[in-house]
Amino acid sequence: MPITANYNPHISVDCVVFGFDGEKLKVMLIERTIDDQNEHYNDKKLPGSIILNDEDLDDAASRVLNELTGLKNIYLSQFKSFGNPSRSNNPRDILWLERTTQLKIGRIVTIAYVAFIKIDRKIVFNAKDSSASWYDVNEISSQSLAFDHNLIIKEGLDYVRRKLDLEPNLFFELLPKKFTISQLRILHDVVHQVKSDVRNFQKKVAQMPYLVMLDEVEEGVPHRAARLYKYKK
Amino acid sequence: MPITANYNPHISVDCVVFGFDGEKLKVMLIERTIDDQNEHYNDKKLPGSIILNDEDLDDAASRVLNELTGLKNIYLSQFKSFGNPSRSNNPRDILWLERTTQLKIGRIVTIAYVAFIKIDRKIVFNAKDSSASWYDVNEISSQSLAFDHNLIIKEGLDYVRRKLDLEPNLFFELLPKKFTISQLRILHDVVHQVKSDVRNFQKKVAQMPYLVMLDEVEEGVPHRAARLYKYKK
DNA sequence: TCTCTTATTGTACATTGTACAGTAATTGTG
DNA sequence: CACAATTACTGTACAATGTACAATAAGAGA
Repeated sequence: MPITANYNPHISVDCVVFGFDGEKLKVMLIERTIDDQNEHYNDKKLPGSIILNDEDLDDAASRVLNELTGLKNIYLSQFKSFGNPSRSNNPRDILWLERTTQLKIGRIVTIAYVAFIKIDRKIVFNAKDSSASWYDVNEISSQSLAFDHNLIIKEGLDYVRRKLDLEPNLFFELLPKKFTISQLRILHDVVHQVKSDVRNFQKKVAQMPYLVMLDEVEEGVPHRAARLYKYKK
Repeated sequence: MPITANYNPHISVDCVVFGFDGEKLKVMLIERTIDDQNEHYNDKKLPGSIILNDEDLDDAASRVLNELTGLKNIYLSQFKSFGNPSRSNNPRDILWLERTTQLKIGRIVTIAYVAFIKIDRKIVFNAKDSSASWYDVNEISSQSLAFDHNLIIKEGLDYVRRKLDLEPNLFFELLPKKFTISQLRILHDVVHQVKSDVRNFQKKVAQMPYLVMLDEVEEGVPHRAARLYKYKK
């Protein structure tokens, strides 16, 4: 975050970035460390940033993800704003903000986004003082994150469940370019917290016109290989 | 809007307030007038306000509606934030803001809410320099509203259509306490832009456990009176 | 060749959605 | 008071969709 830029210290964006590793749904968190004379801590937070003075909200979210991962064209959807007056009251969070932004910070309202990343896209972490990693969505609730980020993740997860129910096409934002029906089913089941019947699931996807069967099968599995499919709009 | 209060001039809330008059879906707009030496205009805007420094977003939206209508307990749901840097660039809007708030105004990000009001609740308009009225949702697109309020209404309408599809209980926030199945059906049809079959609709609502038939019929109609129902959680 | 693991496929039934029209109740009018 | 006008109210047949359920096929590895 270059200090020369012209930031608006009243408004931020935060991204709940989802990935799927074939088994579990993951969320990307950033390790945050501060060593001060009195304070010394190490915890995690969502990728986010205060916005630039002349920047649209969606652009700010794209910028955050691009600065973090080097990627462009990431699926992003704004889902809710969080503005509880006490959400940025924690002295740790204030200290960290003033350190990293070199601005005097008061109340901040944050606009929260969900993002989907195909977990096989290669990510270039170029933020120097922070490292990002994937965490199981179910493990996160046991950690205490910065600001109100536990709440934001919880509501982001609720949002994607509703969203993916209405727009199943978005599942393909979380799968590799070539995938098996099993992968799609496992992702579906993890998101909707159900256990689908294999045959009924096949029947259902068979009538998705945008799902095209390839002349390839998966490789490197110690059993019968499954057919690969791709998504075509 | 008392000038003594401590406002945050960077963040506002705006409410798209819906009502149903038995035939059409309505949105509440406020008449805005300014007479300046050079400027002289008269247009409309959504109910809204910049937030107080120590106020939660939902509370700010409730406050706006209470100040406007005298009502409490209005159904409210945050649906999207609007932060295009040029949304508050119109000189009219800036002039109007600085007049009404007596603050220097720069960029404002607004958090938008939808609200539902039973149109038979009696509204006490106590804002002195503004008058509010109901307008047909379909007529609004032909008017040029303040800020980006045309866009906000359009997205608010999209949102309520999705929302009411997922949570049909919310229809009852728009109907009087006692209503007929026809009223419910007409509202449903207006919202979802369909024409339901009367018998199939009756069949569907018959299995809503929270819909209770009363021992009363409507009055003052020049034909067979329909049975009244109420909503019970 | 045999075992192990996962892929692939169909049928019967239940539930839900949809198309469709005639009779009942009440008001107002001649 | 008979009649017209208006809206309320109700059921059936068919289509589409969702759900329960298990045996065989393919390939890897020993």
